[in-house]
Amino acid sequence: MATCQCKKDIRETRVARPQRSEEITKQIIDLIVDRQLPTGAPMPTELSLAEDIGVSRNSIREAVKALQALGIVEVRHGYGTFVGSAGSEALQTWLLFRTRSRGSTDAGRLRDLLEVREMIETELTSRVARDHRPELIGELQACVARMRRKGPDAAVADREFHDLICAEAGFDLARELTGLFWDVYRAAEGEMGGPVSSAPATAKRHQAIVDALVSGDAAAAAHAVHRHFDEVRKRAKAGRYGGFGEARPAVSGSAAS
Amino acid sequence: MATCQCKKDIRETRVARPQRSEEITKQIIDLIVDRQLPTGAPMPTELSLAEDIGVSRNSIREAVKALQALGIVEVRHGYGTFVGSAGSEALQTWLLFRTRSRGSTDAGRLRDLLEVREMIETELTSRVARDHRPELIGELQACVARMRRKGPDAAVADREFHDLICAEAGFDLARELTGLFWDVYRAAEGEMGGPVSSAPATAKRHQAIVDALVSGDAAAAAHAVHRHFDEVRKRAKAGRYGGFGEARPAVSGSAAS
DNA sequence: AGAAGTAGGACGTGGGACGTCCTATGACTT
DNA sequence: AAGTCATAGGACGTCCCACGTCCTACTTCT
Repeated sequence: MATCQCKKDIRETRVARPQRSEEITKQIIDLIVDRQLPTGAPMPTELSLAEDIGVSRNSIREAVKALQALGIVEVRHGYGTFVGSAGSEALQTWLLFRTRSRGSTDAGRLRDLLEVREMIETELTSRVARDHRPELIGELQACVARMRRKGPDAAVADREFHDLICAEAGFDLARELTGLFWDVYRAAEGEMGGPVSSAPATAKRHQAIVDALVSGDAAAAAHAVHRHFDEVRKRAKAGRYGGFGEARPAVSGSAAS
Repeated sequence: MATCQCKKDIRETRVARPQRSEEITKQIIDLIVDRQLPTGAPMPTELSLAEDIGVSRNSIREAVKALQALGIVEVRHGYGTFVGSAGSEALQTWLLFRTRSRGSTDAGRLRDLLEVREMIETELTSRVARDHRPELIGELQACVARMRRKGPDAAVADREFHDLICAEAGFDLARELTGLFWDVYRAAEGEMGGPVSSAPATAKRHQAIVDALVSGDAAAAAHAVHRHFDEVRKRAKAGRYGGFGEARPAVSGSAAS
């Protein structure tokens, strides 16, 4: 029916105390860590866990559900529960919700997402500019070429482009996070009805990044990335969802002398 | 008893198919989004949800548990379920697990954490250097002064220092992420038995950042942050847990010409 | 030996019961 | 009349048990 018939309000009093369920969750994690179970290793049965920990299967299941939501365990119906990889996919739900629930106004919901991506990718690209495999350039060029052709593949190429650079730097966490941000941005943008990108402009910005990488100039690379994000911001601003918040003017010439 | 008595292996075949439970989770999220329930708003009763969605309370509870793990809802025993803030605290479990389970070897488990923090804070500090409240400097100086005195408060001051800068930039997500990384790094470091920081050196590095902010030089600020992280890395390397992976030499002079 | 059938294990879902915790209401006291 | 205390009801927490579904591994048949 209605949300709630009682007089409850948004009062934030009395934070939730540590629950029994949380304790179970912790015990399960400790079990994984103590036994050094690698990703993919089979976990004890729900019934075993229930007996070992001394709670009902129901409680175990709820704890497992929480762990599953974080990607810490992976459950396969009829087969068993396994140690998960805790990959960034688990955070998609979290970040997507956060993105579309925060900021009651339409303005600037995606800004934060884009900013963090820009910060990470700027630094990452600078580092890659200093040191990378020679083959990387060719791979990036191929992506840019695909971007020039309109269609759904252009977006895929865009993602691959950024992922290639992030992967090159060798920091898994950074790579996964930028991928996550890309996916969530795309999802939120689509939901709010953002504008389609113009293929030529997008390809041009990416080409500039490749050129900077070829030259090996870290500052130029950072500059190119900033300009790429300026482009994205401009696109977003023109979208149906009212533009960004303009908390601070976007800086494009940061690392360029 | 043992982890599992059957012959299961690490086989990664057959990814888990979409579950009914996941569907329920999605419906609950949609309910929040559709009704535009703000953070802190009361959710329908578990029983109501069960009737509305047409499943048992058990299933609802499991879905809620998953949402709770992500901070999307907050449950208060005996009172009700409320819309959560999806704050970064929810990710602590995830990131901590990820940090201590990845990389079977001792070397370089914390590296990724530190690198991402460095990337975000470098960019953030650069921006703050260009534009910030005058009062910020005094607040930062106070933190540095507290850092000079040994004791548990030094660590608190350290965290506050970084949080002040991140908050100044105005990007909530970036701020929360760096805070999260700081907390997880600290927790993981403590667990592995890292070395204690030397108060004078730490304060000195932070002072350098403040000086750069005062001068308003973005490049100098970035440089100071890089040097600060070089210091942290050096400290970590000397710790009991075997040092980092050295995937790529740390770059300290990136934005400095 | 290879393929189909089968038994058992493990997770998924449902329903009910009872305990615990919290709040709001009303009675009582001052 | 105002404040305090007791109480009733609502809502979440935990548990038990049953049955369905899914998957694997073993057995059996060809």
